[in-house]
Amino acid sequence: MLSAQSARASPVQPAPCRSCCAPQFSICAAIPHDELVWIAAVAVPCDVKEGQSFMQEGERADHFFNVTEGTARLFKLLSDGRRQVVGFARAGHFLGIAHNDCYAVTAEAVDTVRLCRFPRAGIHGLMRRFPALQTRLLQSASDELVAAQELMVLLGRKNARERLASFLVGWAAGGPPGGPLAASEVLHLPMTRADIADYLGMTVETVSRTFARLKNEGILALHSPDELVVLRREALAAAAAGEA
Amino acid sequence: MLSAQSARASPVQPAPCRSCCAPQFSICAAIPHDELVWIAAVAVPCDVKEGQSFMQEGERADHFFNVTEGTARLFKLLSDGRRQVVGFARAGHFLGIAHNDCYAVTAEAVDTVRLCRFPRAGIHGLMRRFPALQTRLLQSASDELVAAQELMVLLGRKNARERLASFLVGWAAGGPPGGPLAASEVLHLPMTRADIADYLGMTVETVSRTFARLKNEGILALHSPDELVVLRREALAAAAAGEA
DNA sequence: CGTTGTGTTGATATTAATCAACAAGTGTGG
DNA sequence: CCACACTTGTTGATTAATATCAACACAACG
Repeated sequence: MLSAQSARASPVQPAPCRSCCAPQFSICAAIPHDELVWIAAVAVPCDVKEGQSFMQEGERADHFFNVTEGTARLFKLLSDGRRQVVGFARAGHFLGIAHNDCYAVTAEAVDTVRLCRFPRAGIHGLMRRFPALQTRLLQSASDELVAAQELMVLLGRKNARERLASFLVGWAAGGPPGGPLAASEVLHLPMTRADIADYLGMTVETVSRTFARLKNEGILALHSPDELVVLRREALAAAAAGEA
Repeated sequence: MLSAQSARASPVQPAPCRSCCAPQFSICAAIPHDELVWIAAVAVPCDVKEGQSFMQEGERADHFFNVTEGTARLFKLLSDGRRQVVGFARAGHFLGIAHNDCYAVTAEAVDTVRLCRFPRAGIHGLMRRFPALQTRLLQSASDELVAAQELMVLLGRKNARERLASFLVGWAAGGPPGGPLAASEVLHLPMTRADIADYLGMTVETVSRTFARLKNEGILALHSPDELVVLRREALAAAAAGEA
């Protein structure tokens, strides 16, 4: 759909990384059309299979990534194996924020992930030539920071029900990237209960019980572990905000 | 000391916001010397008294801020009053990240805070002219994001003792901005127990008890609520990492 | 000299973690 | 095609960590 859209907009583009250009975050959108050739030369589209990681916490940060399809989990580990999922990356998500030239988190494919990889090295020169690109990156980093702050509120101050409700609301909102909430209330959750638990700072058991509770309250219907229907959207939003 | 340093480097500078230029984050460092006049024209140094807020969550984001002295708490509130402190800003800290042109968090002075305020409006033109400035901002946003991710691990996966130890280690490290850990292990905590509790996702009682515990373990000595000595730095670091 | 705000400590309650059993789905090899 | 193991998710019983409720100490301040 996205590639169809850009194809429609300009059918004779130099076909650089058509597969890489997700609508909002993509670096391509910030670069003049004929300069995309540079990207074409260095961008490498990749497919990452379920469970495979393509970015490791602490590893030398040589590349940026732009997710174009699928879902990745981003997490950090403690030495004893405790895990905190700091976010899920879907189509359009830009990855590669680094600290001291090393990735700050590990990224692993939840399902089959398609992404576009390009070297950090060239990006600085490109940023100098196209400040719009840097603006885009700054925007992306700011958005992520805001999301991180919301997650902190969730982790520090919300109870199990509020956490799960918040997660579902956020996941639903992030569905069609940037677009309004889908008319249909059907949600597909590609990640496991363990992923959700590690994202929300809970255990799998509590996640499972909390799903059951929201179901008993008539707010959700669970078709299968990874397919659910939001029956009462307002009630879910209220639960997320802690108003119930 | 810092202003003395820059004064030494160029004693005849146009005296723009000498008070505003903290070493690492400051936007000034990214701008050619004689262009600082622009900053001089629009930068407003402010003093914010204890308890006063200078940035409100949800308010229109018209300014950036650069803390030069003192400590500010950054927090978000839930509708029922629950509070999550997402960070403390000290000298050098850059503030003003926005979401949809509104501030994402509230900033309040913990003690007397001195800061430099400048309009967002002009900054975009300035960024176009000086990409180094934008690089600086991007760097700042990235650093904050990494810090946010560490806090998520703390909030989602650490116990009370690990949380408090992590906080103290981080606070000590942030002491002399960018510099190595202070030789002295004396820490000054300008914020209240409630601030610490809301930062670590705990209650004041648990914070107090956990301080007492670290004291009983011979890791800390508490002179007064806001003055303590780290007696066994390695033990504190071990506690922070969850290795005990 | 009382009043108020902040911090500490004690007793009890509550949420969510842990431990445990089991159900359902998936893939493998006989 | 059917045991079989293995993974994932669910539910139940119990425990443990932290929140809550309550009392009090102490300093700052009018």
